Amino acid sequence: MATTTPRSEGLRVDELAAWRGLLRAHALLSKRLDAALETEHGLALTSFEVLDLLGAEGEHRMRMCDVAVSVGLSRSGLTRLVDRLEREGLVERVSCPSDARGAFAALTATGRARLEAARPTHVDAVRAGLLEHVTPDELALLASVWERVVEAAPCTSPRCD
Amino acid sequence: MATTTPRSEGLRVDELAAWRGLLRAHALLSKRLDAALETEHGLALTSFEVLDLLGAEGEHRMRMCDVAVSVGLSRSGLTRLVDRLEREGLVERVSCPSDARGAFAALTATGRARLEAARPTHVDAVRAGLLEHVTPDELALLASVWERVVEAAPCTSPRCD
DNA sequence: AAAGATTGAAGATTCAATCTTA
DNA sequence: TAAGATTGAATCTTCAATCTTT
Repeated sequence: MATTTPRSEGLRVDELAAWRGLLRAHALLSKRLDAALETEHGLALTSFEVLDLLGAEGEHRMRMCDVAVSVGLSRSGLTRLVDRLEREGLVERVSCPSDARGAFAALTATGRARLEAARPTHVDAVRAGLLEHVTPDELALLASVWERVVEAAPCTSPRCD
Repeated sequence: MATTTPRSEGLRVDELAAWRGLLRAHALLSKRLDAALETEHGLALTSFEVLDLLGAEGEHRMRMCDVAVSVGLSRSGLTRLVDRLEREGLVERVSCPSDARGAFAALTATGRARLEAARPTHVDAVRAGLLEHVTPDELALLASVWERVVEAAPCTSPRCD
């Protein structure tokens, strides 16, 4: 019997291309961006993301727990990352007035300067790696797909198990 | 002056949504798939990918160097991963007749069985996490985008520096 | 008892250096 | 000299256990 929809390992080849492509493209782009930020500004991609996140907040600070979820690290993973960033003087811990268990990660002036210095590298790499290769329609579609995928996901953060 | 194209950190919000969505969706999907393979079959996602890659080869074996590139690991990273897989009896190293420097990673019978047992978990997770959320058109478009993105990338493998 | 955060121990990955063969 | 593969040291991340506060 003829196979009308060619399959490989239970997924059709076009399904496989969409999935494997996602893995490969992500690996490629994040490694390139990480390397560029590291060599040009001494920042790992995850570090940049934390600084960027804090920089976007009104008070330039955010609860540790929320940062962890936003950047996709475990609580302990974020503790260690903030340790490193604090050692470099880019971030500092501030105790939380309303809940003594909690702590804020707050961007320092040095951290803000480093963030701003690194932004162009970040923007250029994202443009060169992804944005330049997609049409406006495709761009909108990508965003829409991600929204559905992330929305549909059961929350995996430490908060909601 | 009015901002017609709202921006955040130099990228427009729609550009940012496409990029950040890629990061988030990848993190989400790969973590879920990894966890499912790990709990149900004792396989990390990377291990599954190596087994799957070998299983697709004619002789069920492939040069270490090529495996490393295909799964996006460094040479040393793959050396260690194959160490672990070999310890579990899923893969074995076979010396290369035509080039004594080289080695093959070869799927064992046990490895093949484990791979086949794990396939449904893999397929289900990819379907539930990604494929079910996209239309056929979008699926094709995703594959096309990945192709362009990966094609445009300067080769980052250990082979071509 | 539950939540936010940290710590110790262990795993996975990489870089630089090394070994063997081409 | 260069390429394939491995090793040692270091880094990043997580899990489980712990401490403090709610």
